[in-house]
Amino acid sequence: MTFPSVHEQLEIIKQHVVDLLPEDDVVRKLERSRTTSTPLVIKLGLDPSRPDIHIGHAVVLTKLRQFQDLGHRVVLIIGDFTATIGDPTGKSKTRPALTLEETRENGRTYIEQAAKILDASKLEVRSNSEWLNALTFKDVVNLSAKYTVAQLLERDDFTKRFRGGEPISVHEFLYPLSQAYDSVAIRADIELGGTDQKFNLLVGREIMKAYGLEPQCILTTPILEGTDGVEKMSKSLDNYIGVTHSPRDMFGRTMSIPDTLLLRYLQYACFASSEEISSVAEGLSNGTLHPRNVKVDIARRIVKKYHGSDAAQAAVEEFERVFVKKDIPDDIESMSLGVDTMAIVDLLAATGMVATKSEGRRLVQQGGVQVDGVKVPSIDDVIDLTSPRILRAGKLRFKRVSR
RNA sequence: GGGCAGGUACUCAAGCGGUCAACGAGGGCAGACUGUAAAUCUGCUGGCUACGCCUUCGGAGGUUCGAAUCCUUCCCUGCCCA
Repeated sequence: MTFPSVHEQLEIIKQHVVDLLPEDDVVRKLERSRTTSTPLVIKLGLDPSRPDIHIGHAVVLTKLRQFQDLGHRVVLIIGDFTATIGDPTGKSKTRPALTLEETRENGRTYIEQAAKILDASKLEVRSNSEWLNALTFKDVVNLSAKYTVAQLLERDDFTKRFRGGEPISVHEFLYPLSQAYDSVAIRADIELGGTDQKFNLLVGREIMKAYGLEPQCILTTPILEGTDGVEKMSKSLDNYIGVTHSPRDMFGRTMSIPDTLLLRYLQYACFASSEEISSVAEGLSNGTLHPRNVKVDIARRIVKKYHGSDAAQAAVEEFERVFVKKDIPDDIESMSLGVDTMAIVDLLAATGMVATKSEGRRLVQQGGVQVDGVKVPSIDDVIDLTSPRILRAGKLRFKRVSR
C-alpha cells in the first residue's frame, strides 16, 4: 500500500474543514502510516434514529470519501446501542428509543444513502452494540471514573441547561463517554464530525489516553445552515435538502435559501474551489452576477450531484415553467376519486393535499386553491370530476384528479 | 426526608371561577410584492356532520349552575435545606 506524500494528503484533508486538532499529531500519524504502509483508522459515528441524510451531512461524508480515496480505513459506527436506549425521561424528542431491528434497518438505509457519496466497497461498518453490550456495570463505572463532572459541564449545552435550571439526566453524561469508548474499541486515529461534535470528539482523546491508547485526532466540518438560512439543517425543522429528495424538490428547496447563504452553499454543498468562490463573491458584490442566476446554478449542481445532469436540467426547466411562467409542472401525481362531483374541501382532504378539512377551508378562503388554473371562489364550490382536473393548493402542491 | 417555585396548543409564554379554543411572540400556512427567495405588508393557524357541536390547559378524582383557573391526590421538573 502506498500513500501520497504527507504534504499532499494534508492539503486535501484540510479542505472545507473547521478544526483539525492537533495538527502536529495528524502529521505524525500520516508519516507513520506512510512509512509502515498502514492505513489510518478514520471514524465517523452516526445516529441511526434518523436515517435521512441531507446535504448538510454530505459535508462530512465527502471528507470521509477523501480519506477513502487517499487509501485510509474508513469506519462508520452505527450508534445502535445508544439509539435503543433513547431518552428514558421522554424529554427529548430527538432521541426516541428504537428497537435493535429498527436501528439495523435505519443503519442499512443510511448506508444506502451514504453510498451516494462514499465508496461502499471500501466501507467498514460497525455497530457499537458489539462492544457496548459486552460492558458490565463495573466497566461502565470504570469508564465514568475517567472523566469528571466539571469536564462534562464544559460542554456548551450542558452549561446552559445547568445554569438555566433545566434537567440533565445522568445518562446524558454517559453518551459522550460511550462515544469515546467507541474510539477505544476501534482504535481510531482520526474521528470526524460536525463542529457541534467537537466536545464529544475531544472527550474521545482523553478517554483513549486513559485506556493507555494513542489519542485520536479530531476533524470537524462546518454545520450547514438549512434552507431558512438561520437554523442548522435538520429534518425535524424541515429546512433540509435530503439526498433522497426528488430532483424537483431538491431544486425547489435549494432555490428557497436566502441570498446570504449563496457562498456557503457554493462551498459546502457544491464543494466549489476557493478560486471559484472568490470570483463569485466578487461578481455578486460588483453586480456582474445576478444572485438568482447564481442560485439556479447552485441548485443545478446539487441536483446533478445526486441525480445526474439530465435530471438537473429538467429540474431547472420545470422550475422556470412553474415559478417564472407560473405554469404547471409536468409530472403530477394522478388520483381517481370514483365519483362525478365532490365538494372542494372534501376533495382537498381526500387527495391528502391538506391534513384536515378545516385546513382546506382556510386555504380556499385565502384564495390558495385553484382548479384548472382558476381560483376556487368559495368553500361551497363543488368540482365536476367527469373530466380530469388539475388541483393546486398553494404554490407547491399539485394533483391531477379524475373520476 | 422537608420547604419553595413550576408543569398551558409546534415552541416560548399570558391567563388565576363564566365574556377561554384560551392574550402575545416565534414558527408554519395563504395572499400581495419580488429575482424564486429573503425582507416587508395583510390574513389564517384544535377538530367536526360548522351561525352549532366535540376534544384540549401534567394524570385521576372532587367542589360549583359553570373550572385552564378552587380543593384532594398522584406523576414530573428546578431551586433551597437536611
